[in-house]
Amino acid sequence: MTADSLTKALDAAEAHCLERGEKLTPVRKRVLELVLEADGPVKAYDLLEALKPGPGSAKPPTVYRALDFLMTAGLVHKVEALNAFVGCSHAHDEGGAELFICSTCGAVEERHGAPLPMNAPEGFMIQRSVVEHFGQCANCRPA
Amino acid sequence: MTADSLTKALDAAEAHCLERGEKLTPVRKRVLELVLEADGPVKAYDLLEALKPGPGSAKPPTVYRALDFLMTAGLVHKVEALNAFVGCSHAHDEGGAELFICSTCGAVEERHGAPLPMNAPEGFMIQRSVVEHFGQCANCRPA
DNA sequence: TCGAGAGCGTGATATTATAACATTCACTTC
DNA sequence: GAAGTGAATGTTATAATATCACGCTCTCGA
Ligand SMILES: [Zn+2]
Ligand SMILES: [Zn+2]
Ligand SMILES: [Zn+2]
Ligand SMILES: [Zn+2]
Repeated sequence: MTADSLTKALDAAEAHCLERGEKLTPVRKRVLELVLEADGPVKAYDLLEALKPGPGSAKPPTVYRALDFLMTAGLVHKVEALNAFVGCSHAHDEGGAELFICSTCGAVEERHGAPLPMNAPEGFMIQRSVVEHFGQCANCRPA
Repeated sequence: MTADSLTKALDAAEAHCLERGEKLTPVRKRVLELVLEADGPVKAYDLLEALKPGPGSAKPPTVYRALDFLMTAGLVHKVEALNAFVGCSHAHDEGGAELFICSTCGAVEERHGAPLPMNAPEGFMIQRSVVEHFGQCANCRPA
């Protein structure tokens, strides 16, 4: 992600939060920036490290609170199978994302558009779906 | 799960392992039994507690090793979003399961039959998929 | 002025998982 | 049978992930 598109994404995120009546505070914005800068899924404690050039500040709750906020706002997704987080450029409030994660280079592609399960149990009402595909992206795919 | 069907499942699991040239040792069998007995997803450290009526034995590696074995054998699935484990009565070596987990009663329904994503990125080769749906089962669904 | 609530700092702790090394045991081979 | 081998397990410690609980500081209006 270029510095320019990063700035744009952060501005868009800020606007998105305001629309929701919430504030993208400095800590939250910084965490989002770090997540977006990363080339792949990023761990909470790596964010924590990155956050504390400052002296005392930045303990686990700081980063987990920010991540919770960003996830609720639809700006960040958690990769459940990795305990890691990825940025979302779509800022969709609703609907889980479908993630394609390259195990080799770490690149993450995100798709939306409910891959509605044809085979849900009768009467099951889905509230949240976790869909994560792991494999090789086109670049890393063995010849 | 009835005591009878539990016994059958364990016997079937044992046969399944033998076919694969592996052994369902007492520890592994006991862990599988505990997972199958549970009405829903079960946590590793709950298994650990259940394992140690015995004096010293049963430390974390014991249960994690057993779970790794059982997952590789296709007898148990990990619910990534819960850090918990569910038994699988199908014993499918290949292909991830599609899980429907009731957030109210904890019941887990499993479906197979790859709902192949229509919208995978061009050239992406999927090796493993995590598909977990959370919501309300027919019984727990609000009127 | 003075709550009320959001956001955040801080210390402690809970939960989940693995590393590293020793021991046991079944099985093979000499 | 003695000795070697490898899988499984026991054991100790620690790493990695996540949350609780409490208090402080703002801002915003009543
Ligand atoms: Zn998204
Ligand atoms: Zn790749
Ligand atoms: Zn299964
Ligand atoms: Zn239910």
